[in-house]
Amino acid sequence: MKKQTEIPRKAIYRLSVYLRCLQRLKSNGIRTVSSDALAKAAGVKPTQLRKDLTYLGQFGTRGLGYDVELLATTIADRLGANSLQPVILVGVGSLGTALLAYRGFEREGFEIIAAFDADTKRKRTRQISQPIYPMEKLRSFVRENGVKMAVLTVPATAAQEVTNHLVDAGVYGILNFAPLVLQVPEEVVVNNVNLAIELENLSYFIQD
Amino acid sequence: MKKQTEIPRKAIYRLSVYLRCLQRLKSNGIRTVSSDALAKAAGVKPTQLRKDLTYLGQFGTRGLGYDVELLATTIADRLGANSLQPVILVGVGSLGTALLAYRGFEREGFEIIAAFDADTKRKRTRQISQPIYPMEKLRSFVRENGVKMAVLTVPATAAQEVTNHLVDAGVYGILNFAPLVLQVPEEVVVNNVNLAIELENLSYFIQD
DNA sequence: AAATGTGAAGTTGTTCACAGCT
DNA sequence: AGCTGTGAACAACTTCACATTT
Repeated sequence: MKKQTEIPRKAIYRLSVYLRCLQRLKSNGIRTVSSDALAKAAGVKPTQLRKDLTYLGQFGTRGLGYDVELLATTIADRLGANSLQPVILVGVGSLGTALLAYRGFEREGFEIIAAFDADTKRKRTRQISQPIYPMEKLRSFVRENGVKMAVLTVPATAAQEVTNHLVDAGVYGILNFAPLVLQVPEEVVVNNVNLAIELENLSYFIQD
Repeated sequence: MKKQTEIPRKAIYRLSVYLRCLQRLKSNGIRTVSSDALAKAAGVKPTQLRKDLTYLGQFGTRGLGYDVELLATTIADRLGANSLQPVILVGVGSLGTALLAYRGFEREGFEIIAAFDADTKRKRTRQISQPIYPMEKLRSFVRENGVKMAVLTVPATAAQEVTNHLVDAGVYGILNFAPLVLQVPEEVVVNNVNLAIELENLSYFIQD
C-alpha cells in the first residue's frame, strides 16, 4: 500500500493532467518544453509544476527544459498508466451506455471490457460493442479476468448493494457516479463523480 | 465576486454533500441529526462537519444535534441552490445525450433547458425532451434566458473554440467534460470532469 | 450526559527566492 | 542567459482538546 516516495494526492492528479498535455505536444512533433510553457498548458504555476516533477526525480535540462518523450513515459510509468487496465462497468442505463460507447478511454490506457446489469434484456438504443452480463456472472468474471477497477453507474438506490458485491468479488477501485457516499472497507478506493454537486459548486462561485 | 464570509473552497464542496445527506434523512422522516451521524453518512469526521457548519453560523442545539429541515434550507440558501438555475448543454454526442436524458438534475435544483450542436440534424437514438439549436442561436438564447452556466460535452478539438463563444455570449460557469484545460478569463469559472484522469487516479491508488 | 462551537496545534500543500547547471 | 531544482516561508486546511450550552 506504500509508494516508493510518497507523492501528495493532489500532485498525482496534476501529473495526469501534465501527461495529457505532453501527449498533445508529442503528437504535434514538439520534443522539448519548458516548465513555463507546460505549466501554462496545464493551467498551473511553473513552480508548482517543477515541484511536482521532483517527486519523480530530476530530468530537466537547466537552461533548456524537459524532453517531452522522456517526461511523458516517466509520468505514465509512475502512474501505472502504461499497462492497459481492464475495467468493468455496472449499470447500463443512459449514462452507462454513453460511457460504454465513449471511445476515448483506450487512447488513455483503459478499456471497459464488459458491462453488468440486473436486466440484460432491456432495450438499448445505442449499439455497443461490449458484452452485457447479468449480475450473477460478476464475481467469476472479476476473478477470471483479474479486474481491479469498476465504473458504477447504477441508480442511487442500488449503489451500496452493488458496491458490496464488487468489493466481495475483489474489485478495489471504484469510479462512482451514483449521488451518494459509498461505505467501503479502507483498502478500497472510491472516486466520486457527482454531476449535480459539480453544478451546484459552479453556481456558488458565479454568484456576485 | 466576494462572499458574505469567506468559506473555504473545499468546505463548499462538502456542504453540497451534506445537503444531499440531509435531503435523504428528511425524506426518511428524520427530524434531528447529530454531527456524528451526519458526518458518518457524508464520509467525513465529525469535527470537520462542525467546523464547516460554523461558516454558516450556529444553529445546532447542544446535547441534541441539528434540525434536519433548518440545516438543509440554510445550506441550500448559502449555496445558491434554492432557485432553479437554467443551464444549457453544448455538444449533443453520446455523453451529451445521456446527460440530457438524465432526470436527476431537477431534483437537485438544475434544469438543462436547451442544447446546442453544430449538427442539429444528426440522428439521435434516444428521445430527449429539450430542443436542440444550431450554434448560431447560442448567443441570443443565452442573453434572452439569462443563462449563466453551461455543460460542455463537445470533442476536445472543438472545446476551446466553443468555450470562447460561450464566454463571449455571457456564460461564466462551465462544467467541462472535454479532456483538456480550457483557457478562460479569470472571472469565468470552469469545473472539469475528466473520466480518463479519474480512472488513472484510481489505478495509481490501487497499486500495491 | 450528550452534543455543539472554537481557538490553538498540527498537517498538508503552495509559492517564493535563489542557488546551481548547461 | 536561461531555466531547473529546492529549502524555507507562507497559506490553506484538518484535527484536537476542551469550554460551553441544553
